[in-house]
Amino acid sequence: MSASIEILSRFGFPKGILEALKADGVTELLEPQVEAVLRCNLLGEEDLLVSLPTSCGKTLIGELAGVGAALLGKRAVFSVPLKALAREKFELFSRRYAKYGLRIRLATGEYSEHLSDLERGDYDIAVLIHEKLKHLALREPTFLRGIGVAVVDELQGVEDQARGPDLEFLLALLKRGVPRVRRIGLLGVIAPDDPLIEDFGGRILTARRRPIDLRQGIVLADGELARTALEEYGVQRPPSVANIWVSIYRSHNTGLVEAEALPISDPEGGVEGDLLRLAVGLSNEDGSVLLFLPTRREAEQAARLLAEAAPFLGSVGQLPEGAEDLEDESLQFCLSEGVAFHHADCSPRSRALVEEAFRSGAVRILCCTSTLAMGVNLPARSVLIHPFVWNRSGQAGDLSLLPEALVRNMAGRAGRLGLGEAHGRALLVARNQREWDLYRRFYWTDLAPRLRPTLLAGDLGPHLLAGVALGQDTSKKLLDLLAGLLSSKAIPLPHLEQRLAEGIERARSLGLLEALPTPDAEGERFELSPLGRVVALRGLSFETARTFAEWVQRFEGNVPSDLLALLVIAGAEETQEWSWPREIQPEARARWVEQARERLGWESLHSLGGRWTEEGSVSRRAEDAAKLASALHAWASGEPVPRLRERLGFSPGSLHAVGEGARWLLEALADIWRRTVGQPRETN
DNA sequence: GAACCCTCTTTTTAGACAGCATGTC
DNA sequence: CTAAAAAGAGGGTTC
Repeated sequence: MSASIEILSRFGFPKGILEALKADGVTELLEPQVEAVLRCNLLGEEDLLVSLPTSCGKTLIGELAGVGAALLGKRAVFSVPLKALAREKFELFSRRYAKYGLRIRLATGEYSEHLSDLERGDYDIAVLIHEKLKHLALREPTFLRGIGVAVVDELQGVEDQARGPDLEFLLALLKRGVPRVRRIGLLGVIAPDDPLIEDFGGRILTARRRPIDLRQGIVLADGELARTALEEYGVQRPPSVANIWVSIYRSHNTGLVEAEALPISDPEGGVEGDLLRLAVGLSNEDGSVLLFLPTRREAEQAARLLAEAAPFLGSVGQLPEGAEDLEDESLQFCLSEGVAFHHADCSPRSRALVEEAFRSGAVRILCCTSTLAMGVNLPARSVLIHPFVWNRSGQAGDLSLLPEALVRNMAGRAGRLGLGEAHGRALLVARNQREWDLYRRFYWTDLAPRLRPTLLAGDLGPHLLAGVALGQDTSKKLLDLLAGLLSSKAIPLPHLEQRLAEGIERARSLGLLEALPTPDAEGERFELSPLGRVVALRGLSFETARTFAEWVQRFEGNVPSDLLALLVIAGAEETQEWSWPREIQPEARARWVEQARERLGWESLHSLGGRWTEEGSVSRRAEDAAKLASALHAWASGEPVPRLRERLGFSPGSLHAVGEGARWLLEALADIWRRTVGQPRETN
């Protein structure tokens, strides 16, 4: 049962703020939102887990909890996983609440103007990235003390192999805040017995129903297949007219399986390909279409094909505002025909423009990659998904269908609130029996699986040191911290104790941690060494810290060449997870090593240790490192991005990502240099 | 000799977070 | 549960 937002005035929300919400079109609270306010004590003290399907208004629940707390004079932080999301929330909050006197602040890796405000506690609502929040808490433990409520968005991120551990650590850290930091966790539907619920003290607000139903359909692009499938499900065939395909769908809200006819464009219409014809058909009939394609190239190409067939689409041929001076002519052409593409290689400006044009309806078909699966608010009437696979470049045999969770995120974009739509559609197109079987099995899952947190599956080391940095400086306190982790729930205590003991032992042997000579009742107390502090604050792996420190020692204060420093960081364990175009052919790989040898001499390479032992036989990792270092060096020396792409195969997106990662490692290296040798060293 | 077509082989393939230095009688 | 499409290379045919 929905209700007017006026009920919020009973909970201390002043008129001005309700007006601001109304001005944004928020006049009603949806059922789960009402429940949050009336039954879940949204402005109370206890942790609360909000587990709802997309489009149920989770975000507003978090927002109300934060704003409500801020109005009571407590500080609220919002933690989100993406910079674009943080920016969007910050702008929204500023627009709605700044004029009411709330101090809204933003801090991400690239935006640090409000950092000193945050450190001084000069804020009411702060929007942060998970990792940033963790770092602030680590660097200055008093930061946590000032926080009343922490709204942590997209908690399913704990499953992510690369970034999950930090999020998991953040959750455990907030739980141990003194005085208590109230945690509001937001995520999609989870299993009824998920350990996360226990972690939040059993206080969960959950619902299965979406305000706008979602039809999760599998389109059968083959007559014979459609016939047998309809028979199998005992569903009546929709009335047959020309140019339709049959979709067998499951209704999210009712769970029923039914069939519907979907319009596809005429084959004469100038658009080929199953997905494209369906996209055109749906957009003509029905409104906006979001088309998820596996690669950037396919997304761009699909958009161009659609734009070329635009007369058939019935577009108006008008460029959206602000698109006149776009540098990307291809995108400009598409936009003028009511079509667009969107992926990581698009400039931030193009992306923002395309997103706005899609929201406003100026773009009716948006061809994109998985960038749009998560993040900014961008609903569509229909979502078409090509649930295909790619493998991480250079590694064969790493194939899979798109993960179910990702497809669920994509599908969740379907169905727009407030436009009188009865339902949204998320569609996969099956062209044969195999795909039909596969898609059903993978994506028509009934129950959400339990989350699989990843912290304890990986390297515990940096997190132990982070614990010490937080003041959990005895074995007992560390064990408590560990036992509070999500991924500890399934692990027996003795096993945890053993992991802890091993971790401490390793940290001590590497000189990251020292035991103080004054043990207290809780046993040994630990202290971080300067190197250990770098590891804790930057989340560096022990192995990398050791390599960096040894290498710094070897130079005894003589500043090495840039290329050599880049080779050091390119060889770090952390780069293994980065995605960039590695060489496949052994000869090509060897060429990079040869090039590095020519420029630096074998003596220097040998100083890199381990993987560079013998001339003429270096490991594959070292060969990769040679290419990566060379690319980074060329980039830092100002070689233009298009040329790098042509010469080395780096797309702008991967170059940017690799560059960011390298900067992070270089700074860690410089930090180690400063703390151990003491001489400042410039980085580029 | 250029243009075109066909076939077989090779290559390529999504996204994106994190820092702030120091030391005191 | 393990792909598919595009680009490139090579060869043959037509004009």
